[in-house]
Amino acid sequence: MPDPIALIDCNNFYVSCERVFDPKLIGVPVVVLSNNDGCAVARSEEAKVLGIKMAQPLFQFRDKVRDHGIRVMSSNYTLYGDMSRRVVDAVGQFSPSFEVYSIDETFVDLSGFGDRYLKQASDMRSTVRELTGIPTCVGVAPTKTLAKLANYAAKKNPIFGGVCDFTDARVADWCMARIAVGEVWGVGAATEGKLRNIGIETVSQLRDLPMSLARKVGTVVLERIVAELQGVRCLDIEEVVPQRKGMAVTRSAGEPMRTFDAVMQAVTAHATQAAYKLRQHGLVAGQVTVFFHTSPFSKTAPQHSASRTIHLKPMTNNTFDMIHAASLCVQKAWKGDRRGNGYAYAKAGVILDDLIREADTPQLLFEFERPRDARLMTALDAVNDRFGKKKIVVASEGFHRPFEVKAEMRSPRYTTRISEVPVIKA
DNA sequence: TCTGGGGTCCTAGGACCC
DNA sequence: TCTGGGGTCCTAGGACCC
Repeated sequence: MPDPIALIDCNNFYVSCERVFDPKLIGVPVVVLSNNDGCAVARSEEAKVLGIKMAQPLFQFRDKVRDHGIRVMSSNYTLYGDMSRRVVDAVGQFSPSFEVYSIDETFVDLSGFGDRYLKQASDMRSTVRELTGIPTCVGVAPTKTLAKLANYAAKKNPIFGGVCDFTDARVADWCMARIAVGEVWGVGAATEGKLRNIGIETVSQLRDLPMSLARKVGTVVLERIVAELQGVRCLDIEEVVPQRKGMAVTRSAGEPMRTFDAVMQAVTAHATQAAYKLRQHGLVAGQVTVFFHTSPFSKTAPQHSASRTIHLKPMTNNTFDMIHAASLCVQKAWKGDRRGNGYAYAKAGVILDDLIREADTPQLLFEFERPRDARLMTALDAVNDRFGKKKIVVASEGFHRPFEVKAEMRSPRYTTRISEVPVIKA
């Protein structure tokens, strides 16, 4: 038997976080919205039963909210991030080797536990529940791709009691014959369509697909998926968090941006936020891309999408440098009359690439030190951290901010803001 | 008339993930 | 009227070099 891998995945994570601090949310339908209160990004089981889909826009299920008393909440990433850390701390007690794959999923290496690995997996699940209040499911299998699938089975089928073991071939075969191919990790809508065209409907069929055919339908990625489904390990548990390669700040605007100035204002705000994020991570960027586009959902409005990339020399995390570079991008990318070119832009963003640690910033031959800028950035961050974001902004960002994030139904930051910690009266 | 070939690097775009 | 945001990886094709 190959060394078992577990995937522990939190159930309806954001909803579960909210329920830990507000028990009135238990047993009723709950939906957590994306940034800007646009779409559903987490749903309780009760909300799923009512037919609310992942990423479904709020305006499409307003009637259900009214008719069924669905509790709708803005997302509270500060809370979820902190709860995630607590879950990982609990998981870490069960194996020295694990990989935090996303905010609500962790792969755990269960080799070295002999035949006690299943006990280990179910103890891990109950301990997370006990220490954090978060319910989870666990999938155990010889490869990551199979562990994801076992986890899916554990979530969908109550007979597994929250832990599904694919190291038992009978269980694995039974499930794989019944799970649709599109549920496999790495098989999205495009690949699913191609697979269905050649008659592949279930996971078992994909597992038994000849490698040459897998390569023809997809790429090396699909070959790797097929191998992993056969129990051949291609993906390792990566304990070290790799240096991130890019970073982005992008937003849909609250109201359409029709003029050059409106787009510039949003991009300035995003560039400011992006530079701040870089400094928080101790990084500098070598490249910045600015994009803005109209709403792809509008059937009638004329569509336009623009983007420009420029290199940052020297590499930087300075707010003023970033705004300057981003402005140049907007100027180059803007088409037509600046007072309005007939397009209603719905979204804009700033994407940073070529990230390296600030300490490793290469020195340019003729670069001169700018210590005052560095001190100014430190002071700017200190003021905004202490008194709240956007207390000091660069003037071009403006005061009327249609691109501002909406979060009208956000819960308190129970665990990270002293002023929002729950008070117990006894 | 016949008009190289092989290598690297970079970028844009697609696909996928949570 | 209102439709998320932030990531990664792979491939194809162009530019460039010798």
